[in-house]
Parts: sequence; structure tokens; C-alpha cells
Amino acid sequence: MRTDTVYKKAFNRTATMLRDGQLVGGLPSENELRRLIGVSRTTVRKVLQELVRRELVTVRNGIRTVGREVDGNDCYPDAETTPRAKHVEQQFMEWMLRGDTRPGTSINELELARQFGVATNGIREFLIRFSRFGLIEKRPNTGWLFKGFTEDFALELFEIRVMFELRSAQLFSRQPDSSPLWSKLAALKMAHADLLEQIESRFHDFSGLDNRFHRLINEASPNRFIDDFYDIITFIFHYHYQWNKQDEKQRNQAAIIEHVAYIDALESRDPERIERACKAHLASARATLMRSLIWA
Amino acid sequence: MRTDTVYKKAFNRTATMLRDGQLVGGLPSENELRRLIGVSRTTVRKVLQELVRRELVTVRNGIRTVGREVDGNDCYPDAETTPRAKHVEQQFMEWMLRGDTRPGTSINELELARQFGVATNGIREFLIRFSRFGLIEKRPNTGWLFKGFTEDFALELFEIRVMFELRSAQLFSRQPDSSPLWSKLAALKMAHADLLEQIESRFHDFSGLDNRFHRLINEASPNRFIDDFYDIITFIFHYHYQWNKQDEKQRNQAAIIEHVAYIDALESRDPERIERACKAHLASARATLMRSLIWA
DNA sequence: AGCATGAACTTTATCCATAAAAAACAACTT
DNA sequence: AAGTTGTTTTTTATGGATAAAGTTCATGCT
Repeated sequence: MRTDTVYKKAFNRTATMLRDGQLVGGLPSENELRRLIGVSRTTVRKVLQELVRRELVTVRNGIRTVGREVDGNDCYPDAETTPRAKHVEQQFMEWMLRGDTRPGTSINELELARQFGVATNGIREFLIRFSRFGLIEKRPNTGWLFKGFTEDFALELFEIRVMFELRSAQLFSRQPDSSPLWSKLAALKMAHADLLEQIESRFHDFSGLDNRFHRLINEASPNRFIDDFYDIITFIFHYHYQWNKQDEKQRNQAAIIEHVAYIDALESRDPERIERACKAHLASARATLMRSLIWA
Repeated sequence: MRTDTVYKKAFNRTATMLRDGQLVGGLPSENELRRLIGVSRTTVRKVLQELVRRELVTVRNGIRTVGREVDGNDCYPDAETTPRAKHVEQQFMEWMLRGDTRPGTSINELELARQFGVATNGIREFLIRFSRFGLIEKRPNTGWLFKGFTEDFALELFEIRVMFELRSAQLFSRQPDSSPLWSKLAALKMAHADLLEQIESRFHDFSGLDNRFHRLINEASPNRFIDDFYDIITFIFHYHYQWNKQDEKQRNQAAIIEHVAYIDALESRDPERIERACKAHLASARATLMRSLIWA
């Protein structure tokens, strides 16, 4: 049966808004709420119905008002707000990156389905989606081959990344002064400075910033294939570093400094300087990844 | 129910071998046949069983010998040797490229499933696979969006293609003289010359040659992401030009000439000359595609 | 021991069913 | 006329079943 994670997440969001007093003075209409949460009206109605049933909202003459205080027990647990497909993704990535899954291992849909407690269909859909990452390969009628999160993989990935990033950085720097992206870049530079100051406590915040930065650079001259490729990077790094936290602080600190130099180079509009800064940053990112691969 | 296309294709292959006298002097063992056709022994046995039933093969004391002559009726029709997934692909591509499917159209899994006569699952798997081509986009819980086989798409595609091809061509040219790829390149040049001579009758053979050429260039310094990207190009071009045959002969003739110049440039090992030839060829390929888009 | 066939078992490709979510339609209200 | 809510219809996400194809085990023959 389809999970009701959409409803549960919507419910939690609404309950939180209620708790934080974002909905004082009567509840918004179904349609407004719908837009607010980004979900269909059908789901909103289900949420509302449950809120009423739990007396978090009361209705009189068709008018909804805030009811009793929301308490911690009212929210559904996080696990129930994640769709199956996402669970499969997480479990697979863990199986692949944390287990000692060797390159050359063959992947068995049925076995994974049993292991993860889902139907084979879900596994297969995930594998098809995942195959674009270059880590697995389908052999028809037979199964999938895990090619390994190897040094080769990282090298090939970074080769492309460098090509794309150099291209995007140069195009970015050639934008007219009037482009709004320049001020976004300046804002990002400030955010970097802030983070650097509080690096001791906030060093995990870097990955979000990193993402914003690289996506901003691509924004100047969009290319869907480059965007897609950046999705791969984001995905891989997300899971890889989720389980490889050694030196996280130093790693991020170094990267922030490189970013700032890179931003300065962009602002200078000097092509050679940009190339140097960009390459320096990516070389260091690659070295970091390589190191973590060897350790692992 | 799963289709028995694997069996039927294997049967046809075996029957053809029988007809062409490739199996005179007694049939090979199940295992040998299996290797020959590239299919499991289970399937081979099924083929053998049917061959015997139809008296194309006769068994005496457990020894198999060639039986009656194979005639045209013995083979299964082509449509029955193509798996469902492939049919879906073909029908979808036709729907997308030939129908007047407009950019922005939303794609309905259920509707396509009905239209193509398959289960929704198959449609979905295809769409997931296809999404990497940058022409459709998934919106969770809602469906897919067709972004259009537009000019933008072609431009973005070619931008990447140029980057990749320049990189691969330069790396190719820097190979040591001892690399076996040089002789492969020479052979390919000859094949081009041959084709050019018989262009009147054989101009459809170009696309195979084109593929071999570009794949050869990538072979010198493999990168899985570049290979994957080339798969996209191959796929798109295959279907697009399947239904856009205007000027096919001239188009191919021009391309052959460009290829030869490109090969000469590679053999000269002169980086600038390579860049010029490569860019010239790709610019012309792009222009051709663009023209066919406008016409369509 | 090494290869051929036979039989049993496992996995993939494919269809079908259904609750949840979205979308479309209808009726009311201000 | 535009925004509400109620109802119905359609579509997606997910599980389940099964024939075909692949793989492994067993037996027998040189």
C-alpha cells in the first residue's frame, strides 16, 4: 500500500505552525493552507480532519479556531514522513558505502528487497535512477554489477567537474556588471566570512554553503547537463561524508578559505586568476576525497 | 507475464545458423551453443526442444543431427523477439518526437500505459531511465513534465559535446605511436573512403561509422561520464534521424568528408589543427540538427 | 577428473491490484 | 465573479503474483 508520508509530513508542518503561533487569528482556508504547505487540498483536508479530531483545532459554525496546545506527542515520528523510495535510497547507500561491498559484487534485486523490507519494484526503480551515477551497471536478465566507489571513479568524476566548473566560472565572470548574480555572490562571500568566524561551532553548515556557491556559479549560463552532473556530485558527497567525518572541521575551514579566494578571483574578472583559484579549490577537494577513500 | 523474447530470439538465431550451414556435422553441446548465442543453458534447452519438435533437428540415441530444411516460416516474427521495455522505448520516442507533443505537456503514466498496452510499471521504469536525457522532469506525486526537444536542448547538448570531444581528441593525439588505436583509426579512415565512394547506395551505413569513430576517440582516455553522455547523443540522434530523413545522403556525405579531415588532423598531432577540425565537424552537426528542428 | 544432460531452485521481467494523493467537478456563499 | 467547502474521478506509489530466464546442484558417462 502507498505510504501516507505526504499526509504525515503535512500534518507535522501544520502542527508546528500552530505551535509556533504562525496561525493565530483563525486558520487559513483550505486553499491557502494548501499553498502554504505545497500539497493537494485533499491532503490538507485530511490534516484538518485529524487536527479537529485531536482537538488541536475546533470548529464552530464552520469556522475553525486554534484549539488546545500542541504537545510533543502530536507529531508523527520522522521515519513515517519519509517515502519508501527515500528509505531505499538511504539503505542502499549505506549498504554500498559502509558495508564492505567490494567492486565487482553483483547486486540482487530480490535480496535487497528482502533486506530492506520493500517490494522488488522499488529496488529496481532506485537502481535505474542510481545507475546514472556511474557506480553500477545493468546486465539484462541477470542483475546489476557494482563497479565500486573507487579511485578511478573519483578521478573520472573530478575530471568532468573541473571542465564544467572552469567553463561556468569563466562565463560567470563575463557577465555584465548589472547582473543580479554579482550581488548574490557578494552575499555569499559574506556568509563565508561569517561561517569562518564561527567555524568552531558551525562547521557542519559548510556543505549547504558549498552547494549554494557552486550552483550560483552555474546559474550564470545554465546547462541542464551540467546541473545534472552537479546533482551527482551533491548526492555522492552527501552520503560519503555522512559517514566520513574525520577532519571535518579542518577540511571545511580550508575549503571556505579557498572559496573566498575563488570568489575574489571571480570578482577580479581576471581569467587566469579565476582558473588558478578554481583549479586550486577542486584539486584540494579531490585530494580530500582521495584521502578519505584510502582510509576507508 | 514475462515475455519469452529471449527464447524466441535465440531460436531464430539458431535456426538461421542451421539454415546457413554453420552447424553441419552434428550440433554442438548445450554448453557450446549457450556460449555461441549468449544465453543461459535453460534457454538453449528450450530452443533445442522446439527444434526437435519441429523436426529441424532429430535425435537418435541422444545424438542430435540436422533435420529438415529450415524454411521462412520457422522463424518467429521480429516483433516477438523484442522485450516489452524496448517496445515502450520505441513507442514513447515516437509519441514524443513524431506526435506534436508540445514542450510543457505533462506526461501521464497511466495514459501512456493504456496507449502502449503495457503495465504502468514499465512506463515508469522507462521514464526514470529516460529522465537522464534531460528532456523530461519528474514532479513527485504528480507526474512528469515534457520539457521539449527544443533548440535550447540542442544547444546545451552540443555545448557539452564540444567540450568532451575536444578533450578526448587532444588526449587521443598525444598517445604514443605504439598505441593500437592508431591503426584502428587508420582502418576507420579507409572505411570512410570506401563509404564515400559508394555513397549513392550505402549512405545509411554512415551512422554506424559515425558511432565507431566517436567512440574510438573516447577510447584513448576513458571516462565513464563521457561515455554515458555519448550514449545520450547516440540515442537521441538515432530516433530523431529515424524520422527525419531529408537530405540524408548529402548530410552524411558532408559528415564523412569532415571526419576524414578530422582524422587527418588527429594523425598530424597538431593541437590547433585538431581543434579546428573537431569544432568544424561539430558545428556542422549542430547546424544540421538545428535545421531539422526548425523544419519539424 | 572433466564434460554432458537432467532437475531443482533463484532471480528477473512483467502484469495486476489498491490505498494515498492529486485533480476535476459541483454546489454554496458572500 | 471569485473564493469556500463537499464529492467524484483520476493518477501515482507501493505491494504482490507468476512465467521466463538464469544459476546451481545432482547424476551419469567417458
